[in-house]
Amino acid sequence: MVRPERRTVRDLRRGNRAVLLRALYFAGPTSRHELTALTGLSAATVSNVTGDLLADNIIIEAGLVDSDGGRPRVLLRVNPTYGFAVGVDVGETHVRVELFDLDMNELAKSEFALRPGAHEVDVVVRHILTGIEAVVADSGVPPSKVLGIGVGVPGIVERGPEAMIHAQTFGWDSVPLGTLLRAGTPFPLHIDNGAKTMGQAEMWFGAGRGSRHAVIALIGSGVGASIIADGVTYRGANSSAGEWGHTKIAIGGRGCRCGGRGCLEAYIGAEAVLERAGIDFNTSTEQAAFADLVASGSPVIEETVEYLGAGLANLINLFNPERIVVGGWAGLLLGQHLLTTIKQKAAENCLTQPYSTASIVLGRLGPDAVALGAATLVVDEFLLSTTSASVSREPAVS
Amino acid sequence: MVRPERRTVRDLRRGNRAVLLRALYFAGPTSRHELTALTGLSAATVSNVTGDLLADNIIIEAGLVDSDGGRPRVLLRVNPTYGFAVGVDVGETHVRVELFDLDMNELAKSEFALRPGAHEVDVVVRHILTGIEAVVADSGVPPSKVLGIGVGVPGIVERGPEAMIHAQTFGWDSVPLGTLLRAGTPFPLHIDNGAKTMGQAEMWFGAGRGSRHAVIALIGSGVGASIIADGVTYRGANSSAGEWGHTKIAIGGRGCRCGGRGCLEAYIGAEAVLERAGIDFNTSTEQAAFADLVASGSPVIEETVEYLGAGLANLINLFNPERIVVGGWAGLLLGQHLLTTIKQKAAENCLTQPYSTASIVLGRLGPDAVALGAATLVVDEFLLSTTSASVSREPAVS
DNA sequence: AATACATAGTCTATATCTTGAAAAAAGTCA
DNA sequence: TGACTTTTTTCAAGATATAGACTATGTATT
Repeated sequence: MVRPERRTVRDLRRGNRAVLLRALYFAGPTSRHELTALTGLSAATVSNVTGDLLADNIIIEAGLVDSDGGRPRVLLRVNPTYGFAVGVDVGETHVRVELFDLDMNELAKSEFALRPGAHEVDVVVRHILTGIEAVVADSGVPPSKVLGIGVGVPGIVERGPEAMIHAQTFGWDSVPLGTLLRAGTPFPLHIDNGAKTMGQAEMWFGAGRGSRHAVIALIGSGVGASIIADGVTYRGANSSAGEWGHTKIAIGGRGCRCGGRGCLEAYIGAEAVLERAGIDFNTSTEQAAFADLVASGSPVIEETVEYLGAGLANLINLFNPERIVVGGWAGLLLGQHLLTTIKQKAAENCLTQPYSTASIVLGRLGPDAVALGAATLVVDEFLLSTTSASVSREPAVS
Repeated sequence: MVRPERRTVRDLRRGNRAVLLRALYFAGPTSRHELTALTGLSAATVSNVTGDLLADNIIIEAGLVDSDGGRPRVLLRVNPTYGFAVGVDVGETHVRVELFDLDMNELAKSEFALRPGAHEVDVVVRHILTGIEAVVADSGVPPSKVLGIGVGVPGIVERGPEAMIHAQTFGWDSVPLGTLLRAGTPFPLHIDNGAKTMGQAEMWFGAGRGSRHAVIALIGSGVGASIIADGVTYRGANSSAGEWGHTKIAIGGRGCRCGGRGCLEAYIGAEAVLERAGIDFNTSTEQAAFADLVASGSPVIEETVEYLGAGLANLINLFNPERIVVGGWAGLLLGQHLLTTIKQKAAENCLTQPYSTASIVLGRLGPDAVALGAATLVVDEFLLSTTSASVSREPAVS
């Protein structure tokens, strides 16, 4: 009930430092003057804090800009090579590892194919660990500058050092991925559900930018969602919030991969849609088969859009977002052909007021969004707490 | 993206003051010593801040307690008569106005019946305003000590001074209740959806106590929900979040009062259940008829429980709460007879992991919960910002 | 009764912090 | 060169939390 946040005068500086750094990160090259407006801090404080950050080499100067007949403004920006973040995407068909600088430029990449249906824990762990070593070596980044590793995985990820994972459709039941990975890598770890990391990527760099309340719907073979409440990924009590795919849209309806009946995923997940249409496929032909089906205008697709619209309407009614981002490869295929119809079906199934204030848009990031989003977990942590670095500052020489 | 919270040293004090006051409010009579543990503040700061609060008469001493052979502890508590809050419940059949002290003792009450289906705006507004005057007069509380008025109403309440209300089932479409009430009363106003105010009452004083992530389901003639995320009522972008009753549980299913089809409310709302069972009733006999039906073990009730279980499962999958509180008169009737079955149906329709960490319990507050919760809106605001009162403090005499 | 001990609460000195105002820096313009 | 403009830094003032010393107020023991 009580939430003690900032207590001492020093926490004040820590907080203001974080606020300023975050503003600088998202606003790009910016002058101290503009930062006063962006952060609400006084010019004096901005000067103090930026001074600290410059001394720590966390931010750097980035050129000058003329002012109308006065002293030119010095632009500041986050030092993109102050540190680096690794993002890992554990998917149904692959393990993908990428290394980014703080500007989220991809500096190295390593990918491993998974045999369909074969997601043995030790294989995946080995791929992740060798991938990390590979991208660090390939990029030439000194290990001391790697801020951490972000990992996006299917299923429910419990918070805590163990990072216990429950992923029925993936064949993982109570896998302590955090413990397993920590044994093989010295870097700080951040593990989260893949739909949530993709959601954060869309919020930071994609279709979600600028909104504080959003839902990112991830529709692929399976179905997930990431809920952004007041700018922050909503996790719930045990970090399993957002399991949209297994909400019931029909009592006693179609069977689902999760073992239940009537799940939304059983109607709009690509795998289920292809099954409903009676189309044979395997993992490698799934996307092409689905694309053909969508283009064909089959009645199965009509029905799928009806269910998708209702599913989105439920999200709008429950979460009242400003924006819904439809993502995932299947979601993008459906959206590219049928966004108008999807919106119409959503409107039919939604209360007027919340529907009218929500916009439904398509995701803008490609297939690397999960890994990118995983890396943003590391950056997010970095932006929050860069204070440890400045602990051993020496008194200024006068 | 940037959330500047505390900036200056003064904000620090304001924040710590609020933290301490809130701790004191919810922990009840407590010594300064215990408050250091509860708030994380140092003994010196607790002493300072409590000194301020005592001087402002916001808190008072409440007796002594022996310590094991040392100086006895002085117990402190919030001064229950420092201020008073009015709660208003606008329901389908009545307008209820109650006045509470800060301990939430009811000091006065005023109630007006509404003719079934007759919710003319001006009538309701007049009832509210005369009710406020009546409870203030009856209680003998000086108007200067009334901290504000909380109002719980059906439908969607937009934030902002107008407090525009959209309540299709109530016959209100874009009613600026805030503007209308402000013209007739000088007190600060807080207007919110009734399901949300009831939810806050259950969180503060009822079955929700102690949980940070919870959903309070309100099942009466209609169906609503209040979502508590991280201890705070989740409102979404435009404060309409939590419209659980109109989420779709069946594509193209039964017609609903909202004009849509397949809404959950059309299956578990008391009005809809009675209709499905083919029972004639009017507003005054509804509750009795529903109670009889529940007791009869009719197949309609079996079906209702099935839908209710699925609806709760959807909430658990999406929000991952620690606790679900089933409230509202119809919800309580169903729960009292059939809680085990409801839980079982929820389990069948929910992912294992989130279900296993969520407990489903019955609401513990009576019919006054909406008004009580509305009054807590006022108290909540009071606990956050009592600083204005202490602006004109004089320097202490030495 | 005097003394020792224990616990609660307050006071003081100190190190920080943010800020407004003044000063300095770094340009343009005439 | 000097007036002017705009950005950034410096400085003094005011406010805060904290550690640790100190005071207050009991019980237990001698």
